[in-house]
This record gives sequence, structure tokens and C-alpha cells, in this order.
Amino acid sequence: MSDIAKAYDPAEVEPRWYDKWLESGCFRARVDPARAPYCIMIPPPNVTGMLHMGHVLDNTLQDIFIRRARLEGKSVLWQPGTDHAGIATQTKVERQLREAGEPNKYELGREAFLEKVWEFREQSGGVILNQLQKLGASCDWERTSFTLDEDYSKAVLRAFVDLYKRGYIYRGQRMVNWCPATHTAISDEEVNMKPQNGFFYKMRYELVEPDGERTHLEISTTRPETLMGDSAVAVHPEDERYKHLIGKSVWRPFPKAAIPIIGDAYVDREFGTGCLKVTPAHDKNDFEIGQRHNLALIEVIDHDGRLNQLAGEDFAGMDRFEARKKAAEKLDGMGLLLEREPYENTVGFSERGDVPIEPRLSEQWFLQYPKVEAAKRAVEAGIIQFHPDRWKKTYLHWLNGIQDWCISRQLWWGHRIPVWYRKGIDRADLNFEDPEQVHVSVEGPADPENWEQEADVLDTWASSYLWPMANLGWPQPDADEQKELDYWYPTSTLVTGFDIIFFWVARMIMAGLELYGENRKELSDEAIARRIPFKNVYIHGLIRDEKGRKMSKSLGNSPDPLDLIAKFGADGLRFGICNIAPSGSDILFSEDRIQIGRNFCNKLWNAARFRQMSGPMGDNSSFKAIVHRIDPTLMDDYDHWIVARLEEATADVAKCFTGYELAPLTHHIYSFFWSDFCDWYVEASKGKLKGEAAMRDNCLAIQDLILRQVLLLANPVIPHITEELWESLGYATAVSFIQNAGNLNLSTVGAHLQTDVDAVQRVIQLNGLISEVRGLKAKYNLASKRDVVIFYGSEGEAANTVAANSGLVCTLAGLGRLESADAEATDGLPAAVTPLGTIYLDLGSSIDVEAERARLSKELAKLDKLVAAGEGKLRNPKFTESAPAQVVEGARKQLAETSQKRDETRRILLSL
RNA sequence: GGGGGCUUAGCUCAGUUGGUUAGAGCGCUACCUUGACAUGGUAGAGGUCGUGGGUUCGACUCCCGCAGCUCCCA
Repeated sequence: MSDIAKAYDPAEVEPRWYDKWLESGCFRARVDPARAPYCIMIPPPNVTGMLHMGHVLDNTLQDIFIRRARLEGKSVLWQPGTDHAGIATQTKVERQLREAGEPNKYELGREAFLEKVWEFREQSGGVILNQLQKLGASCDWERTSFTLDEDYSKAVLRAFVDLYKRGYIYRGQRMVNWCPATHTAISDEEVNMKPQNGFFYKMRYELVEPDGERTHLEISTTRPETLMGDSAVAVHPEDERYKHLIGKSVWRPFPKAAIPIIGDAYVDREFGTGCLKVTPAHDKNDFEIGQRHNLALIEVIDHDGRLNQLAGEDFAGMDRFEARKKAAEKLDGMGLLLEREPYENTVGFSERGDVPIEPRLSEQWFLQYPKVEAAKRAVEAGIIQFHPDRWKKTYLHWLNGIQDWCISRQLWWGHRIPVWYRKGIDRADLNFEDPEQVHVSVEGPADPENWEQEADVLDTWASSYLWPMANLGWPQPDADEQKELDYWYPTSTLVTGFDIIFFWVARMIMAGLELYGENRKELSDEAIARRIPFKNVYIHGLIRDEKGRKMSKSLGNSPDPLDLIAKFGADGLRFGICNIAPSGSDILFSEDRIQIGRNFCNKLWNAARFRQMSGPMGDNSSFKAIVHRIDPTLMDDYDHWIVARLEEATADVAKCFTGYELAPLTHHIYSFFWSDFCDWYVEASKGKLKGEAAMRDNCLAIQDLILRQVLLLANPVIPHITEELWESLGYATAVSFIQNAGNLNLSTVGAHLQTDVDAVQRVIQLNGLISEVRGLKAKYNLASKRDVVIFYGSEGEAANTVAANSGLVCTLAGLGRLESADAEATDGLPAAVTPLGTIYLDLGSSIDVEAERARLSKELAKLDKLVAAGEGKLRNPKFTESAPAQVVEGARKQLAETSQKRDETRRILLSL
């Protein structure tokens, strides 16, 4: 057994244990039918990403669940891995090439470019997983998975093919959210609406045939640069101002052309002038109007956000925002610009490129979500549970209004869509029903030379939505994998942020319901329960800075978790993060708020150190061994009290896990260990530790018991330090780690050590008395004097308790003597009323009577109020009749205590 | 416009079926370097629980209105 160093040094302890864990393979997952399964699939971080505070939070919480499950004796799988992050990674590599002055991706070609990306992933792909290890994450690293692994890729393609054959996937020309920065379509979920300051332009379109009243229409727009793509002007069909013009035409200013005036109920009469320019190729709503009225689609903005030839010579090649200015100027020059006023509207931004998206017409692949109703049913019926429960509303709300998902991306880095087109047939003429013209399969056609594969790849989420099942061997499990699927699928818990509910959680649920098992249209609840990817979803908030701002590189407000680990230790960071991760939505982070973790570890360290210094170590090799060292007949009141508190704290912690409420977890551990054990029990032990050997050893055995169980309760949160102390205090056996210790359930304690309820009560009273003594001393600036004398006027049972514990009270309160005294002797002395009677401070000199009188009067007024309230309540027959007996009894007891205290306070006041 | 959430001590937040005198951490004040720990100890100040109604014997807790903040979706 080694001596414990004076200060806790996480930098020395943490890596040492992490290496030992890895060496021993204790994170390895094994199917064990004798034990209950527990499985978490890590939300895969981007393969080329770096660890940020969001990862720290998400993975700390997962590790807490995982390590707790191990302590509970479950057979645990925590599956690690990364996703390929299509757009992010490809963009990063493109930028690297640009900065290095190397050929760009088009010059390289698809094959060569992808080689570059793979190279990049080889360099940086392991970084984030190593960082997770620094945090202490206990994943089964041998299973580390990647969404572009061969088997995983096959699963992705298989899912595509199955969904295609079942009619859920189709190709079509649609308006999509086009990101001109990354040159790809993105899904609705990847578009963020942001308020923008722009202008509202009012312009004039001349009527081709002016009638008596009107020569032109006034049209408002925020996007004049699209007018070259206008193919109509729309008014509301019942708008009295304009409806007679429907069917007539106006002149589009440039390129000059006559375009029809149409009537469409989409137009809001109240908005602007009530005339809407219709640009079907560059606006989602306009596109739909165009479809209804058979309007021409005139595409004037290209894939990179620049205008093209159709926009006219003046604009060709110009950036869309420059073109906006230029178009306005040109209108002005033609006398057609009537107004330009500042205007705030919301504009969709690409989450990827951080530029305004351009609604654009293009050929894309879409997935019509399968099993939407079953996905709702799974959550509504509680087959899948969200924690906190309210997030299910967000989930259901989204499912109620979902539109088809654009799953194709104009990228190279990803799963290339497994569709082949027969060479020599124009794409527009393809008959998708004919397998001779369009081939869809995982393996590809037998005669590849006659086919051309679809160039697009799948959205990354359209691969990670298979994460729970594909990692366990779906769709073609071998015999071992089948056992694992049977054992761990559906997985136990998914831990993720609320921002991922749409992107990932919902899609995984639908994918599981549709693809896991046979092809079925309708699913019973039993079938749903087998197919879902996870049974519980633990949702946490997003980490923001202390001012509530999102953490971002550009603001520089995002601390590097590795710096924090260096400063506070991984355990300190974990404890701190867990402590500030409430069930709410946002988590305000500051270093001040996680210091508690470092402090807690240091306190734990020193408590263990003090234990070592206090006396010889006994047999700590098992729970049973420790309990048998305790002689119940030697237990004093504090011994009973701390064991009773241990039982409570153990139950409180267990409840956090069964109820998926981690917010109070660290609070329970902290207050039991620090406030109850260190502040009271250990302090109260100090006398005994210097006393006779039998008492001392009994007390040490109890300390060993408490410390052991504290280490177990805290281990999931702070694994390294608890492992270290587990060893140095002699709890470890030669071959095993704390994770195999068991005995979280304290039901066995009761059999050996019946805790005495009266003793527990007495300790609560004694603690109250001691605090009052300290308070009284502090009021008279005697806190540091240790020879102060206190008189007590208690009688009966209370007097016995005080007398029996006078030595202890003197030690804990810093007194010279504690003496019984009658009322006369104590007349006029400063006093305090405690749960064990009134105490008096023996002041050698005179006191400030006025100050004392003021203090006691204030106290008396407060007590009078409380007594009146209590009496009023008990006088009310409705209360005594309708409230539970326990509550009424409690109120009675409370009133008795309060009025006694009141009377006593009044007596002291009058005696001054 | 639709939906969710929040409003409790100077700050960040707990307060889970309505029931004793509303709590914690940080910060603040005073005292303490007492042989585990100053990453510590002791004591203390500080809240009419956003606001107005209602239900109830009893409301921080349940219901309705209002105000402010915030997130998501359109």
C-alpha cells in the first residue's frame, strides 16, 4: 500500500490508469447471457474534427452511464467511431490544396482527389479519438468504426437499394437549397434562417397595353437581381385593384420581354403593392406558382452564385450580390426604380458554407421518409423514451410536418449513389422502370463498361442514420454478429444534444423501423420494440460561453478541452461539466463553474490521505470484510448517523440513473461526501482516533466503509482518481479494477449494522447545538478563542445528550468547558436557543445589552410570526381533517418546537 | 404565423405527483494558517419565487390572463 501524496496531481495519476485500463482490455465488450446488456453507440464525431466542449459534455455523460452500468454488473458495449463528414471534410481538403497552390479537385479528377482526402483522414482521423481517451472515455476502442469502412459502406448502399426498391427513393428535378460556396444541394435541416438588413425595392413594370387607368404595375422585391428570370407577375385573383388585368402582359425591363399577369391565391394582397414578380427558377414559392401556371423556368444564376448569359451581357459572370446593386442602378437609369428603403428580412444561410442559400432547380435524389407513423407511435407509446420527456414534443412536431429529404450531394467524398445509367441514352429520356436502362444494386452491374454510375454521393446523415444497426453487423451479420445484435440491439441509450433530434435521432428511428427485419408495411408494438435503434434518448443542452453566446472559433470563446484537462484534470473537468449540465436547453460555461470539480477531487484525495494517517489499515479487500470489522456495539451516535446517510445518498444516486436525471447527481455525491462525511463525521471522529484502540479501529472501519462506497458512487463521474484511491486504500484485489467491485446496493448493510433512528436524531440535534455555539462565539468575536465556557440549561433527555457528548461539543465548537447551569447563574448572558435547549455564553466582562436586545427582538418577532402561522393552520379544522395525518403531525411538532423556542427567546430577552 | 422553453439570492441554477421556517455552487463580509485539505475551515449578510387573477385548508409548485427573454419550425 502506497502513501498518498500531499496534493492531488491528475497529470501523474490519470494517464497512468488510462494506460492500464487499455492494457488490461477492461473496456472490451463481450456478449454474456448471464448478465444484462447495456449499450451506447457514440454519436460519431467528424473524422477530421477536433475535440470541443460539446464533445466533452456529450461523451462525459455517456461515460457516466457506461461506467455506472459496469458497476451495476451489466455487460457493456460503448461503440466508438467517426463519420466521414462529407461537406466539411471535402471543403477542408479543397482549402488545403488551394493554400498549398496544388491543383484543385477538377484538375485532379475524382480518383486522385479522393486519394488526397483519404491521406488527410489518415493524418487527422485519429486525433479526436485520442482526445476522447484523454477525457477518460471507456469505449471499446477495438471496435472503432468509420462510416466509410467497407462493411459500413455496404450497409449504406444496401439501405439505399432496399429503400429504392420499396419505392421510397426517387430522382427528380426540384427546387433545392443550393449552397454556392460548397457547390452542392443541402437539406432543409441544414439551412439556418438569419435576419438580414437589406433593401425593399419598388419598381415599375410597364403594361404592354396600357388601359385608361393604368400604364404600369408597381412591384416590390428584395431581390432585383433575379428579375431577368421573371416569367410572370402575379396578383391575387380577387384583388379589385388588379383582377381585370389578369391575362394581360407587362414588359420585363431587361432582357426586355412581355410576360403574363396571372392570378394566384398565393399572393398576399396586404404585402407590398400586392403585385409579385414570379421567378420560378430561383424561388421555392415562385416555382410552385410556375408549376400551376405552366410558366417558363429561366435560370439566370449558376451553381457558383454568379449570373449567366441569360441574364444579359451586362450581368453575365457577375456575383449575385453585385448584380443586385447593378440591377437597381440599371432600373434607376431607366426611370423604373421608384423606391429603395431599408428592410429587414430573414434569409436562409447554408450551415456549411455560411452564405445565403440559392434556391435552385436541379436533379436530386429524394427520400420519402418511411415508417413515419410507426416512428411517432414508438415515442407516443413510450417504447422509446426521451429524457427529459418534453423533447418528445419537438420530435413529434417535426414528424408531423416533414417533407421529403434531399439525400444527394454534389460531392465526391462519401457513399456514391449505387445507381448506374446505360451509356448512350440521354439522361432525360431514361426509363427508370427499365432495368436495361437504370441499374440499382449494391454490387453494381456485371458489365460496368456499358454503364455510367451516378456522380453524386449521399448526404452524410443518410449513412449515419444506420449507425446503431450497421455497427453490430446489419445487414449481413455472421454468426457472432448475430449474437451481438440479439444481445445489444435495440441499444439502451442514445446521448445527444437537442439540435440533433431532426438530423439524426428521428432518422435513425425511421431507418431502424423500416430496415431492421423483414419488409413490412405495418408494425405491431412488439415489432416496433424489436426494430427501434435505442430505447432511451438522453437529451442535453448546448454549451455556450458565460454570456450565452455560441462557442465559435471566430469569437475565440471556445476553450480547448485539453487545456482544461491540464488545468483541472480530466476528472475535475468531468465533474465540473456534469455539475453544470442541467436538463435545460443551454449551458453557460465558464472556468469558475468547473473549478468545483478540481476542488472536489482534491478534497477526496485529502480525505483518503487523512484516513491513511489516522491509523493502521485493516482488511479492506471486500465489502464484507470491512463490514465484519465493525462491532455494532461500539458504534456511537455519529457512526449510526453517517451509515444512515450513506444509505440515503446511495439511494439518491441510484435514482438519478433509474430516472435519467443526471442534474442532481454530483450534488448528491458532493453534499454527502463533503458536508456530511468530511465536515461532520470526520471532524467528530478526531477524538476517537486518539482514544483507545478498539474505538479507534471501529471508527476507522466505518470510515473505510464510507470511503469505499463514496468511491463507487463517484467512480462513473471521476474514474481516474477513484481508481487510484481504490488501490491505495486497499480496496483493490490484485487483478481487478473498481469497475468490477459491485455492491452498489446497500441492502446488505442493514443485516450487519442496524442504524439507530434515535441516534440519527441526536446527531442532527447535536450538530444544531454546535452550530449555535460557534455562531454565538463568532458574534462576540471569540471564534478563535478555545477556552470559552458555555453553560447549558437543558433538562431531561436533552441534558443527557449534551452531557454525554460534551467532549465532542467542546472539540467541534472550540470550547474550554461545557457546564450545566441554572437560570439564575445565566441571567443576562448572551444566549441562543438550540434543539438541545438554551445555551449561554459565559462572558467575563459586560456585554452590549442594547445590541443583544435588538438581535433577540428581531429573532423573537420572526418566531412570533411562525408560531402564529402554525397556530392558525392547526386551528383550521379543514386542515386537520383534510391534510394527511403525517403532515398534520409534522405541523404540530413544528409548532411545539417553535413555540418553545419563542418562549425561551422571550424569557432571555426579558432577563437582560 | 405555429410550437417549445425560461423568469427563484449579486451571478449560474436546483426545488419530480401542492404539505414543516425555499436550497446549492460561485461571489460578498468577518474570523481562522488548529498536524487531511487555503483547490481548506467556521460564522454571516442576501430572496414578498416576473406580474395580475383563480382553484385549494394550504401554491415556488396546478389553471387562466399579462409582461419580458429565448430556442425551434414556417
